[in-house]
Amino acid sequence: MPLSDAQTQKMQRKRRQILIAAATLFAEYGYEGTPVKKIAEAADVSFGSVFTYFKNKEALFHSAVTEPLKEFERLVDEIDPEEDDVLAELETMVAKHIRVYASMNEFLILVTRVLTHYRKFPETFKELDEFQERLRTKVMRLVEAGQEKGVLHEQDPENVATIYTSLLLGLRLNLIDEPDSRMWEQLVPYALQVFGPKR
Amino acid sequence: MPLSDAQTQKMQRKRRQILIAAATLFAEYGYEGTPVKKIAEAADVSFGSVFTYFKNKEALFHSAVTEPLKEFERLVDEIDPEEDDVLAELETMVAKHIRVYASMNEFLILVTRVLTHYRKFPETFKELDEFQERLRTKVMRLVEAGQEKGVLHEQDPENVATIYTSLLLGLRLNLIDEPDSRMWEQLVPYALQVFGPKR
Amino acid sequence: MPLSDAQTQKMQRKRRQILIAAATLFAEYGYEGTPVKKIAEAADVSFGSVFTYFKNKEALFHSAVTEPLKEFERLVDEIDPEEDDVLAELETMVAKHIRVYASMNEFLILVTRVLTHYRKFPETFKELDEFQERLRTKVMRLVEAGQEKGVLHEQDPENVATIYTSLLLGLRLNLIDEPDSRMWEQLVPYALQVFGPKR
Amino acid sequence: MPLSDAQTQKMQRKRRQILIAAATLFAEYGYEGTPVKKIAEAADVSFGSVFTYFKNKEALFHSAVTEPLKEFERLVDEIDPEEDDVLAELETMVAKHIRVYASMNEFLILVTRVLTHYRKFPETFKELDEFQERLRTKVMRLVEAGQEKGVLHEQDPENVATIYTSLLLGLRLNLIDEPDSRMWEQLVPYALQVFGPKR
DNA sequence: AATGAATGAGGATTCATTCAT
DNA sequence: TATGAATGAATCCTCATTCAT
Repeated sequence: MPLSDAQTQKMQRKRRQILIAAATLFAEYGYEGTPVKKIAEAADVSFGSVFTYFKNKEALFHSAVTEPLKEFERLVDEIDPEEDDVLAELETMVAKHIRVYASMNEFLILVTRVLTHYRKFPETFKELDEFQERLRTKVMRLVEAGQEKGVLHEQDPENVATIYTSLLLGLRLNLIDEPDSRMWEQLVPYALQVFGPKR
Repeated sequence: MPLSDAQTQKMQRKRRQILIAAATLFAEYGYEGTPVKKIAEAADVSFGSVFTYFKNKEALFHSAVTEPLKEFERLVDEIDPEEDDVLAELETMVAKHIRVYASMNEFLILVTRVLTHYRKFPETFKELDEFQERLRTKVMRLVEAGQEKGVLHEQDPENVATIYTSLLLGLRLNLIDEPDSRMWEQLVPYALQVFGPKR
Repeated sequence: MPLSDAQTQKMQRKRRQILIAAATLFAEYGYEGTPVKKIAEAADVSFGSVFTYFKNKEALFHSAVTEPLKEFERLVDEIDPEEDDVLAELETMVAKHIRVYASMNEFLILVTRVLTHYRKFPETFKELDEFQERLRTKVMRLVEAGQEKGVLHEQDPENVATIYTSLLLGLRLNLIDEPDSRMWEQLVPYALQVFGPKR
Repeated sequence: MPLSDAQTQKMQRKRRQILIAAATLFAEYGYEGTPVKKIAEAADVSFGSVFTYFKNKEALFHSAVTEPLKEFERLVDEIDPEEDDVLAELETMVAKHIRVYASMNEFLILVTRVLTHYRKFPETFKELDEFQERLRTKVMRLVEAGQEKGVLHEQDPENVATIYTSLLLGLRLNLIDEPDSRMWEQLVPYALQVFGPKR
């Protein structure tokens, strides 16, 4: 007997609730600092349910980190290295990234945890690393295009990409208790600078 | 009957052993992932001794993070905003910072943990924040000097400092499994760029 | 999905088992001298279960002392100060109290612990104190009635009540290793004497 | 090399300090609730010293309970069953006992602990029991004398003694937080009553 | 699928006692 | 004798996971 649509939807919703609660609590109290019981309460779901939706706590953490990642895939896709006006494309990209990173506080705390303890979360780390690689590659392409077009100073595009993605992550950590806000917006031109735009 | 010198020294050594073991394990397995028992073993010290040297696990963590900080104080002190050749001073500074950050992998993992969970480690966070503020201030001064001397493009020195320190931290996280090495050295000119040197 | 009746009953039984085991062991070995592990074993319950039924060891102690108290409430209720034959009522009461105190050895050891360390068990002490106050009040009423009817010598009823309840507790302590028995029965007339019956 | 007098005296004083501190803390926090470290601090003595004066914690407790007992020996000795005016002698005794018990709060808490857990402190219990037996015997003698002289009603002297000593202990427990005071004084005539004085 | 009780391994901390100085 | 560091057993409590209902 297949599940009715209503059933399936209800379950999907429950699963999402758990995931959201987990992400929030993991970010706030850390992985080990968050008992499954608390997640269940925050998600308004029975304790046992958490385990019917996720094999165990680790799997829940994995999903809490990797599923939101899909949403950010467009940050990669939307970069267009073919674009004629590379500088404009760069600026659009940086502005968008800054905005998104500013709003991703919670998520990036989880990411940081995975990065600093990649041996504890190898699967999760792998997915994050792949995402980051895709982003880096796209950024590199754009830098190459800019240099070919003569609007960017010559630099190793790979290093530029490394510097750029590091900067985004570092900002998020340094401004950890900064209200998501204007503070961030004004940093756009500074971040742009790492690409070596000719003035 | 005060303790003999030999006694005192032995104790200092023991304390240091515990601190080193703790830092290493905390970085590797995380705060909650590191049982005190393991720290004692790694430090070659009895379990109980950990508690004769540190009030509790949290105090041990605090010391493991803040005591090494003192060593890095010179990174701040050695910056000389009065230096005539600002560009040279900047380059020296960045090269040094890059080198040190590359070698501080373990320590910066702990720092990251404190930053992402500052509410759990408020005292520790405070000390880190103060250090960072001292560093930022010194950097700002140097940027101001450079701009006055006309060797740096005009930018808000505060933002430049934020960008710079964020970049250092972000690099450390992004290159987390990067062997401390040449990789880092070549990033110096890229990092320098955020200061807006006139070419 | 509420628990089935059978379930609920099983749980009630388990809880009671824990409580009984706890009371026995606390009396025998003292509060600190009784590990939770031992209680679990004596109650034939898993270690963890003790904590699903009681928040912590202290709460378990509190329940072990205060819940039996409810059973003794009738010792208070059954005193009838309106009774015409006050002397007979008094004798009945004393005989009953002596019998009950003789059989409450274990429980009164716990009570004694609370009394002697009321600062450590403030909540528990409060409940015991209230019970004792109810008992004292009822006894006072009875004494007043006896004095009005001229069958008891005039004395401050409050003091009489204090003396009487103290005597009961003191007997329990002094005869601590006395097999519950006839020994006690013969003390009834002696205890009666504190009420000042006219001969 | 025998110790100098000054030395011996100093040691005696230290020993006494420890004993006093121990008694106070044991009474306040219980045997298990009092770490040796705290006793040392309260006695203003080094931690190690406690163990040079007492074999272990249990021996310290034993001494803390039994040594003061010697002071109370005169309570027994001063009872004179040969005294002509038995009633006066009784009243003197009761008044003295009441006064002393009122002031022995701390000590009697320890006694109570031993009584309720005599299996844990068998040696200590034995000494207390013997003291109590001496007291009871003296009281019995006095009661017998009173009955022979016709000033006390006929009752089993042994039971009277039991009732009397129980009453004293019970009062101490019931009035545990009663400021040592007048409250107690007024109880004398009530306590006297258990001896069955002819009016 | 949903629930929450049952379980016991794991971990932080305390503390009596020992012992080197 | 005096001191206080060293030790590790003992204990409370938490919590992920299992499982019966």
